[in-house]
Amino acid sequence: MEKKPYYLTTAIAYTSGKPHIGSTYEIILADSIARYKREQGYDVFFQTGTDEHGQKIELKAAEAGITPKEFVDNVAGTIKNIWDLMDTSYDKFIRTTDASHEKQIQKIFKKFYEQGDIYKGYYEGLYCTPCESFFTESQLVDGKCPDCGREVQPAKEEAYFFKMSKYADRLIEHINTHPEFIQPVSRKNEMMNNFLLPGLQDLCVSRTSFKWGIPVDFDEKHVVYVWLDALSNYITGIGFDCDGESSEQFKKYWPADLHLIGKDIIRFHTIYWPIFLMALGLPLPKQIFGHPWLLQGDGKMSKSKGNVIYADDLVELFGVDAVRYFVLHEMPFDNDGVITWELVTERVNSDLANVLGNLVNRTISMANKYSGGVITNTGAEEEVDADLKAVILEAVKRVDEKMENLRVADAITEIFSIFKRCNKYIDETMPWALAKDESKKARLDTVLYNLVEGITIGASLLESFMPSTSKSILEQVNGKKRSLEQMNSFGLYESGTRVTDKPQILFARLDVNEVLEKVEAKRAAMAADAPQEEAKEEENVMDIEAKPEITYDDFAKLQFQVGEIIACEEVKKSKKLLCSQVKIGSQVKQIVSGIKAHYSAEEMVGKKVMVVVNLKPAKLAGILSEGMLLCAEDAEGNLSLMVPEKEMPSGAEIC
RNA sequence: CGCGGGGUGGAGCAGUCCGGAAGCUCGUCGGGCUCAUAACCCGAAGGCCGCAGGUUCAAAUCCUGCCCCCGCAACCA
Repeated sequence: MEKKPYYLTTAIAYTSGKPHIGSTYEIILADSIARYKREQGYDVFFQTGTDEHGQKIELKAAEAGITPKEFVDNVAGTIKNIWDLMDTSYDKFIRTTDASHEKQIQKIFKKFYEQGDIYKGYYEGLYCTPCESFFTESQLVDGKCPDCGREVQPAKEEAYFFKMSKYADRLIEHINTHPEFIQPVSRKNEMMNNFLLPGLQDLCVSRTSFKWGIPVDFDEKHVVYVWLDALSNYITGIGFDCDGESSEQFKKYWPADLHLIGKDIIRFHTIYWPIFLMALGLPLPKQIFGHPWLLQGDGKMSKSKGNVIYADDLVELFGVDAVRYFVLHEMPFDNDGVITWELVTERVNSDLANVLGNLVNRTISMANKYSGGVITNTGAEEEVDADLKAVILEAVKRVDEKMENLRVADAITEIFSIFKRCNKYIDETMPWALAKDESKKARLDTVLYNLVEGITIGASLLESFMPSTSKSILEQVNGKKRSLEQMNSFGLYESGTRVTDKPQILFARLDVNEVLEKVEAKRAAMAADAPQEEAKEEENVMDIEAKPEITYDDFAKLQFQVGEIIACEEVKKSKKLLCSQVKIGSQVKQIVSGIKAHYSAEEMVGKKVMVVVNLKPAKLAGILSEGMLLCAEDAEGNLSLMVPEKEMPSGAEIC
């Protein structure tokens, strides 16, 4: 019988830097599903990869002084290494800089253009020349550029647009008739209410403001918009050809069974991607699952907070399978999960070391001590055995149900219910007591047999989630890995098999404080490296984007004066703003500044600072601001007020 | 009135769609056991289910109002 195909993908990772454990969660989740589907007998194709184009990468590469290609080669390598480190079983790692992908994107773009789905138009908006950015009316602050505060001009930039509206009705119809299409369902309403029902805007699908992208082959000024480029990886990766020469592989696997993505990009996958596919005349993927995020204890992970947790650091401390177990088990279905070093330690100790590891260890020890390591089913059953078997066989079914609904965390909990039940069984049967009575030898053997059988089933189920632990347990009990079909009966472990006489500790218990110390030591080591880099940066001076040259007259238009802050308070309902009363000569101006994160209202008072006095007043968070306090800003966004080096009277001109 | 998520025993969460004895994991306390990684098993304490109203025989769950937290957006003149 031919195996049924199952195609699943992760989102491709953006190559802007090393992925943290939150991003790594997705590939682990996908891997557990892929492995389970293989267990179920599907012919699985599991694709992941990297999204490598875009302005951000162009900029980062420039900062690093290397070409964009060199930059993404580096990062893609790092990402692939982490994916491999996590023991993920992807079949293909696609990169959007792969020549075959780029070629197809050009063809797809052209096809859309030729069939009238893409038209050339103008991106109209208000343009800020120094910032090289377009803004809409609503983005402007007091009619000026939200980034730099300068005047903006109405401008047009040539761009290609995709006629989203043409396909909107078909998409709405599809979503309504396929309730399983968007998962979890709560996301479906969000998409419908916010984007589809109000009417879809045509999407700008090309850019001229940067070069690092796939060129539009019939109009070289343009590069293809990143999302059209990135989303298409799901078909180009398995051999889609726009001219009808698609590979056998493509014919076999498309449409995808599951796109696994983060909840932040559901919109692109449930609206734009299906519409692109419609325009290509291809069937839509069967399901899109937007998983929640894994958050650090005190909020979302970010480099600037310095609280980033990386997969490889976790692996170093806990091991691959412990990390896999944690992220898979700790993530709720549609709520964000939390990760901290303490929580990981707790899970490793209580679930992996105590429940699982100790069970395997004590069972094997007893087998060696009481039966020479030989596991024999003597058929000396007693009543308590029935419940053990029932619980185990029931758990197998439950795991299946949970996986069917992508409830991976719950599936793992079900597996562990097997191990917990086995531990309880040991207390119920008390093998050490049986061992003291020669007449109970047969019963003792059966008890040990039942335990080893239970462990074998549990370990086999574990394969999708903790592959090397599964393997290690099976090796220690010398059991054959059970397939899912073989799990509807209890007692397939071959009687008379000998277990290992040297049981290995699967997971050692960890001391939380020691873990935290190691983390701290690691942080310190990193910090020791970091200052060197910073020192270098300081020596070399920070480079910022050069602005156009100005004339002296331009400069002379600016009026700077020393101002004394005589009062300052926090602006309520704003996270960043402080409102200062600044005495400049005999007048007092009210100035609002975004420096709350760096200065408290109290410490502002009394400072003499550098003020731009003749800036047109503007409203910030509803409060009038009549000037600007000047600050220096470093690469991390730290601010330092500019103050006169010697004592100067309030109102002194700075020139 | 920007959008969204959330407030359930000490901690982390499930339960909320489709009202019907408040549940899970960890921690704490007491007990059991000794095969095992001070692990395992049993039991207990601990909760006005954010607040205030309303609907109902019955509300964590439905309705109304409010408070607080967290993301995003906005805002860094």
